[in-house]
Amino acid sequence: MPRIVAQRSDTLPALAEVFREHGYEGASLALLTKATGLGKGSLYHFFPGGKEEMAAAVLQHIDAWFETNVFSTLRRPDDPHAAIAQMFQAVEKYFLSGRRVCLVGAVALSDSRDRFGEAVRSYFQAWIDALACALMQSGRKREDAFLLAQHTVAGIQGAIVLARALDDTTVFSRTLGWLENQICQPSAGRPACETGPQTQ
Amino acid sequence: MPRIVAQRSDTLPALAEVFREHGYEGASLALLTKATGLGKGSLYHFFPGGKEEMAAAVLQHIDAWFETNVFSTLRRPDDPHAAIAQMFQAVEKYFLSGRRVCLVGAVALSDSRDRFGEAVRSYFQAWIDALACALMQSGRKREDAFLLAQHTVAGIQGAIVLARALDDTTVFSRTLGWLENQICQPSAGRPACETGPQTQ
DNA sequence: GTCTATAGATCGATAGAC
DNA sequence: GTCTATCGATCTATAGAC
Repeated sequence: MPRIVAQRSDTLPALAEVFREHGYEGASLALLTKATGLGKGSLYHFFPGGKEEMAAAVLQHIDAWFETNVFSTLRRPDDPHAAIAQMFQAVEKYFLSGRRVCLVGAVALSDSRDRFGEAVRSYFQAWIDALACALMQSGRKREDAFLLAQHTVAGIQGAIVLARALDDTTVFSRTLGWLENQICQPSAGRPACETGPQTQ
Repeated sequence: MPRIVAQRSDTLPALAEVFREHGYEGASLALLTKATGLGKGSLYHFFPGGKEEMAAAVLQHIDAWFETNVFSTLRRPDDPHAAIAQMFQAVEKYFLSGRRVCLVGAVALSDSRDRFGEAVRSYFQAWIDALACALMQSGRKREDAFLLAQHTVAGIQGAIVLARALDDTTVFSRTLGWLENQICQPSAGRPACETGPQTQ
């Protein structure tokens, strides 16, 4: 295995894969050194804060990827319908049809959530805001847009859980198709599901 | 703290809380003994298989709770609409409006999924099957019922992720309300979202 | 910068007294 | 059946050679 590690950012994809596969707690330094091909000393040179700094850098790296490849497109006014379709395509690819975990979502479920609380919160908030922006551009009312965006992002996260639980990638694709179909339904006919809540 | 631990099953609620809060890897024996009020020796007396047997017992305990309190009601032909409403109420309560994690879902996202693969799979499959059963009783076609059930269970899991990520319990209640509203919409008007998929 | 060696703490699991 | 004491393994992190 070639070692083309000249700077800190070169290690991030490998580190990210380890955190995704084993979670924050399960990602031992043994696994992290193996994945990067670097010794502990080298890793600590790049990340003086140790594992926590590695995970924080990985989360930021992921956030930046989504900002560039998904969120910014959603916020662009051009063609909201196309932007949403592109989001679903990007998500399908990125999460490998549900085989690949969403690290941010996994952290949210774990007890390391508090450690990375702000990074986790802002990632999902940015996603919801960007999607709501596209939905408003496509003619939805502000409140409806935010509710639908929240529901859609939740649905994507749930699709990953379910696809992994059932070990069935078609569950992921099917749920994404469902969500996209819901979003693209013109709000004509039904008022986008009334207002919604009051569960209790 | 009183120690009313006469049998193995008495420890399960405390063990479950630790696994939920810290995940499988993060649940150390120190935490497990502290939560149960038992020494390591006592815990190993009840669970000779160690931590893995504890987690397996907890997963089965959770599955049994849902079978009794949710799934069986959904499968009963009485009043499907009421059974579904009862499911959403039970879920809202059980997951403490999203503050409490779904251990089975968290395991599905972690690398311990393979260790408990069958327990995880059967839990979600039973949930989907039971919900689909109620939906068919309420007049949905078989295929539509299963798709809607799958989508709803995924939505609930995603709602937990999002509620914890945003640290906002209203997100959970709102998404559950949305899902319930969708389910209760008579399939009249729109054909329950066509067929769905073909994302790619 | 990158490595090896190792410290110091904690891990899961076991043994044996009572 | 429950406890304390302790095992060997593994963990994160650091030190020092090169």
